[in-house]
Amino acid sequence: MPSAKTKTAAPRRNKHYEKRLASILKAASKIIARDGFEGASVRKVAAEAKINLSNIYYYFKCKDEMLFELQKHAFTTLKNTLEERLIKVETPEARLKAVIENHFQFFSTNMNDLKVCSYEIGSLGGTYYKQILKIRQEYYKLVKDVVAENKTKSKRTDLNLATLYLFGSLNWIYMWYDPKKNSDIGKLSNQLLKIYLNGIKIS
Amino acid sequence: MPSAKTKTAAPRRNKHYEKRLASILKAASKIIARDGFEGASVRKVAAEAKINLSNIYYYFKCKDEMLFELQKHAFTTLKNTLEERLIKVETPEARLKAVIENHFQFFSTNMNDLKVCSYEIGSLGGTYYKQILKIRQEYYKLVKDVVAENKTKSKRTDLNLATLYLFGSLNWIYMWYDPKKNSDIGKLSNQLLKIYLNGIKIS
Amino acid sequence: MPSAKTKTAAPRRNKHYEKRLASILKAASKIIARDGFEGASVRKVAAEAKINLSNIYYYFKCKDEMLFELQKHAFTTLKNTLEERLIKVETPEARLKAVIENHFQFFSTNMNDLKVCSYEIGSLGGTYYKQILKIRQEYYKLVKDVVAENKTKSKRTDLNLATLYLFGSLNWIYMWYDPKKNSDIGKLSNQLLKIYLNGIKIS
Amino acid sequence: MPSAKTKTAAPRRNKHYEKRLASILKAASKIIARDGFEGASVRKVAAEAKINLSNIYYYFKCKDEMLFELQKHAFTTLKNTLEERLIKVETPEARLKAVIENHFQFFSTNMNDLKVCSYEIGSLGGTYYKQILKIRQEYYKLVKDVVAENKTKSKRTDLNLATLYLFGSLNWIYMWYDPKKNSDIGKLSNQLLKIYLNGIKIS
DNA sequence: TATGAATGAGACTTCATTCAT
DNA sequence: TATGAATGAAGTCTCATTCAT
Repeated sequence: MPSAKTKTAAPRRNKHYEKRLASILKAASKIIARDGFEGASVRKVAAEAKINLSNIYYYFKCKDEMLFELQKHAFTTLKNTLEERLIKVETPEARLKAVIENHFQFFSTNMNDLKVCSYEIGSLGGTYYKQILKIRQEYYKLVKDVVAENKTKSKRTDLNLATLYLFGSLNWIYMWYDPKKNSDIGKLSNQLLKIYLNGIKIS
Repeated sequence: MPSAKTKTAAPRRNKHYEKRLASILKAASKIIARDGFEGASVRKVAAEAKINLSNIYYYFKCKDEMLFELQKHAFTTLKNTLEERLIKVETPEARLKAVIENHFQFFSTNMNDLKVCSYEIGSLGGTYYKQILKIRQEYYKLVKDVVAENKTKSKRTDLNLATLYLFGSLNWIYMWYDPKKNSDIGKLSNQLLKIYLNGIKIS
Repeated sequence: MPSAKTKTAAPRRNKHYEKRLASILKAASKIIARDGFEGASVRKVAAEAKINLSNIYYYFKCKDEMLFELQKHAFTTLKNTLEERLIKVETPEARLKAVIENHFQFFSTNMNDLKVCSYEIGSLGGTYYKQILKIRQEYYKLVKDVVAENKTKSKRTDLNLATLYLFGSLNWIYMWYDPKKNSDIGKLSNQLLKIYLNGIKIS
Repeated sequence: MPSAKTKTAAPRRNKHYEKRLASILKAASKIIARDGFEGASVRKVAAEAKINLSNIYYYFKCKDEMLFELQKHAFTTLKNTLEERLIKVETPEARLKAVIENHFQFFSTNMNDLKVCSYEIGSLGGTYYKQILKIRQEYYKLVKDVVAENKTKSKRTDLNLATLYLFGSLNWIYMWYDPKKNSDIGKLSNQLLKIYLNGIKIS
C-alpha cells in the first residue's frame, strides 16, 4: 500500500495553483528548448511566465526540479498514451504504427519538450535522474516489445539495436519537422513505418 | 604554380602552437560533451587542457569560436573522409555502407564530438552558424545522393525524409554506444545497413 | 486631471530604495570624478557606497546607466534652477549674473559632478548620449539667449563663439577652485561677470 | 654642469628609431583622445601604430610613460613656440594675441593632444606628474605675465583668476572646434582677443 | 502567495606586462 | 629590435538562491 502521506502532506492550494504551475512549466519548456538548460535562467523563465522571480521558488524547490517535472510529465504522458493506444489494436503492424504515431503526435505538438527530453537528459543529477531513468526504461520496454513482435526472428539483427535505431529516427524530427509542411502526422507515421518495416529498397 | 603568398601570409607560429591548440580543442570537446556548451566554462576547459585561463584567449577570440572550430573540424573531416571512401566503391549498396561506416567510424572514436555536433548546433550564432551550416549541407547532400541511388523510386517515400531518418539513427548512437560491447564497427554498420535497406521484417 | 495611471505605473519600491540609490549615485560621482569613468570600477563604487557589488545591478542596468543618471541629474538641476532664477530678474546684466552664479553655485558644491559632466561626455553611447545631449542643448539655449541680450550687436563677434567662450571659463573652475579660498561665490561671479562683459582692459 | 651621462647613456638607436617612436606617440594620442587614458589599451595603440604589442615596451617602460611623453612634448612645444613668438612682438595687445594664436594654432592641428593634455592631467602619478607640472607652470607663468601687461591695474580683478579664465576659454575649444568651419585661426584668435580685452558689451 | 531587495559565486573577457627566442 | 606566447589581476555582469515582509 502506498503511503497515504503523499496525499495528505500536500499543501492546501488555492484554485490558481495548478494553472500557474502549468504556465511556469510551459514557459520553462520554451526557454529551455531555446537556450538549453544551463542557458535558461530562472529569470528568463519567470519573465516568460509573467511571474515574479522569487515566486517561482514557491512552486519549485530549485531549478533542477523544474527540468525534472518537465521530463517526468513528458515521459509519463508518452507512456500512458501509448499504453492506451496499444490496448485498442492487435496486429503487430498496427501496434508498431501506434508506437510511431504516438511518439510523433506528442512531440510534434510539444516540440519544446522533445528537445528538453532528448537534449537535457544529462543535466539532471542524483535522485531526479534516477526517477526519470525509471520511467524512460518503462517506456523503452513497451516499445521494444512491439518491435520484437514485428521483427523477423531469423534476421541477425540485435533487438536492442533495432529499437534504438527506431528511437534515433523518431527523436531526430526536431531537426526538420515543420508543422506547416508536415501537418499530416498520420501520413508521416505511415512513411516511417514502411521504411522501418521494409526498408527503402524493394527486395 | 600556386602563389607562394598564400602560404606565407599565415602568421608564423612556433613549434608548440599546433600542439597546444589541438590539446585545447580536445579538452573543449570533452568538457562540452559532458556539460553542454553553456555548462562548459572556459575555466573548466583551461583546467582540463592544463593551460592558463587567459591564455586560451590567445588561441580563440571567444568561447563561441572554440565550439565553431570543434564543429568545423568534425564536419569537414566527416565530409572529406566520406568523399575519399566513395571514390573507391561503385555499387549503390557498397556506397551506402561507406556512408554508414564512415559516420560510425568517426563518431565512435570521437564520441565527444558527436554530442558537440548534434547537441550544440543551436549554440552558435551569426557568422559561425552560417559557416557550419554550409559544411553540414554539403555533407548532407553527399549522403542524400547515395540514399537516392539505393532507394527504389516507385516507393512513395520522400527522399529527404528517408535521408533524415538515416541521420537520426546514426546520431542517436551516443545514447547507447559502448566501445567495449560494440567494438566491431564493420559488423554494426552492416546491421544498420540491412535494416535501413530491407527493414526489420522479411517481406 | 492627469491620468492616475502614469503615477501608478512606477514600480512599488520600499522605503529604503531612494536613499540607497542616492547613496550609490553620490559614491559614483566621487569615484568617477577621481578616477575617470573608465578608471572607476563598479567594485570601487560599491565599496564607497558600502553596498554589495552585485546589488548595484539591482539599481542600474549597467555601468553606463550610472553615468547617465549622474549627468542627467546634474544637467536637469542646472537647467531647472537657472529657469527659476531667470524668472525673478529682468535686466540683461542681472540675468547674466544669474547664469554665472547658478552654474558656479551648483558646481562649486558639486565639484565631482562638474568633472563627471565635462570630462565624461564622450563616455556615453547610443541612446544615453542622445538623451543627455538634448538636456544639454536646452541648457545651452537658455544661456545663449541671455548672452544675446547682453552682447552689443554691432560687435563683430559670433554669438555662439561668445557663449562657448563663457562655458569654457565656467567649466574650467575645477582646475583651480578651492572652497577655502574662494568661499564667496557671489563675489567670484561678479568678477567673472565683469571680465566677460567689459574685458580685462579699460577701453 | 649637467651630467654628461644623459647623452652618453642613451642607447645606440638605428635610423628608424625616431620615426617609430613618433608614430607610436601619434597613435597613442589618437587612441587616448578617443577612449581616454584608461580606455586606451596598449593593444589598441599597438594596432593603430601597426607595431607589435610587445615591441612597444622597447620604446616605453610602461603605459604611463607614453602619456608622460605625450604631455611633455605638447607642453614643451607650446612653451617653446610661445617664447619664440613673444620675442618678435612688443605691444601688450600683440603679445596677448600671440598667446592666443599660439595656443590655438597648436591645438587646432593637434586636437587629440588637447584632450590628452586637459582631460588626462590626473592620470599621471608620482614623478611623471611632477615633471609635467613643472613645465605647465612655466607655460602658465609666461601667459600670466602677458595677461598682466594687458590688464588695467585699477580693475579689481584677480590676476590669476583672469589668467585661468583665459585658459578655460582656450581649452574648451575641443568641444566645438571644427576645422572645416573655423579654418581661419587668425580670425578666430582675433575674436577671442577682443572679447577677452574688451568684453562682449560696448562700455 | 507574492514580491522587493540582497548576496556570494562564478561567468566571459581584457588588461598591462613579461619571458624567451 | 622584434615577436609569439604566457600570466595573474581585474574588469563588467549574470547566476541561482534566500531573506524579510
